[in-house]
Amino acid sequence: MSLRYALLAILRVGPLSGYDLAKQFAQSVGHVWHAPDSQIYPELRKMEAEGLVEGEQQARGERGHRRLYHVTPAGDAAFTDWMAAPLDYQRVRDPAHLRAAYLEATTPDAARAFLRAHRAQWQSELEQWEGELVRIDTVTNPMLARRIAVTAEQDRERTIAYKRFTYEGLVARARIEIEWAERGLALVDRLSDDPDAGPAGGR
Amino acid sequence: MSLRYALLAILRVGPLSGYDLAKQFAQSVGHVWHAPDSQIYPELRKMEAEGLVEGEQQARGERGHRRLYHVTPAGDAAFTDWMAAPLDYQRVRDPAHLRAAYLEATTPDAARAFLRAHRAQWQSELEQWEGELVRIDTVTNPMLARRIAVTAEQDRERTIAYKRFTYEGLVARARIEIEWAERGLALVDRLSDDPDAGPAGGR
DNA sequence: TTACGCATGTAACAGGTTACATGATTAT
DNA sequence: ATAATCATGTAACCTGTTACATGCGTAA
Repeated sequence: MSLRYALLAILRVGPLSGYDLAKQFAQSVGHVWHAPDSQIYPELRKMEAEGLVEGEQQARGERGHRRLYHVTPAGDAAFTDWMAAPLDYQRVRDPAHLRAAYLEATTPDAARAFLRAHRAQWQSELEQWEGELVRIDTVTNPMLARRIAVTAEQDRERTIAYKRFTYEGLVARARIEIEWAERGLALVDRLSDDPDAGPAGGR
Repeated sequence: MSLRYALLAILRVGPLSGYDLAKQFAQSVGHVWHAPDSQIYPELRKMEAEGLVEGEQQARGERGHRRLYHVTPAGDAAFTDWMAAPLDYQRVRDPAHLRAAYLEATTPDAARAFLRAHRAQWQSELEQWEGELVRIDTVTNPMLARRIAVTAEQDRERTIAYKRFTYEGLVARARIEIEWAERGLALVDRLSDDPDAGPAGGR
């Protein structure tokens, strides 16, 4: 149910076509809320049916066309209402920790492969998010730059500060996951260490 | 797609009825993978149809009955295959960080309410998980005790060590989320501080 | 003329949520 | 008798995933 608010957040900066929205989405809010094009286009149509956005059909060449969406007052109200409403937290469903709880049921090699993949997964997220932090500080993220351009002078600091805060949180979480995977790898080594093989053994 | 493996993990310890499984589930693996009864019963039936478990109908009083499930060799193989297979990571969809990225669009009070709720949410998870850590150390979690009872002496250390490792990871993550919310609260205070009101102002 | 980027989707399916439905057994 | 707990589900809905489908515009 958050997708529409993620879309509204971007459209509030200025009207966009579904295509452009999807592109902007992927390089801004998509870092915290992924959505494929096949979900964005229908959602925009649904939002239009509910009066949150308005689409304006535009010609593009002879036969081509595109639909430019902008937020209606109702859409703006829906967004600010959502911002002020309590967030509904989903129940935990964490496949990585589920598997971790039963690592004794597999081989040390499989356990290591799982933990290395976990580390790689979060390392890759970490790099994305650290990249975003740099782009926030330098205001080189195109979405943020557009947003700052339409933001009153005295609100720019807050806008940037909350973006930074958000990505700092993501970065901290990624680091924790990486550390956890590394402690797991050390644990596998320790537990699979053949007691007869001496302190350097294990593989 | 992880639900069935969570169910298998529990059933591998010993046969259970859907009802007992659901109860045991909630107080063990349910801490990392939530599932309501209404999902567990049909999943067990599906797993039975696919030959992963076998259900044995038992009488209970005159008219009552219950179905006792146990894992088949195929179910055991499916579980160990899953343990050795790469985990598929879902794309990020994080409502809390989504909202955090746009906190400038709401009032300081709403921002604080959101951050306090976030802290409370993770505080509550943290308490659950820290409680589990204690129950792991004292082997007072009933599921773990049952598992340990059917585990060979030399594998008990590993079984317990991986459970501990799992919950340590969850605890670390909860702490990070709480710290993040607290830094957010400090940030809201700083940003909503009226520059004319002096260092103690802000509300 | 060919490939790449613009532009918009549909369809089938999987997985999870919420609310509801039903009845038996056992303890007080 | 009544309430708690045992016991097992169904149905409707929402969200998200995956794969596929279609055609136009423009630059090399």
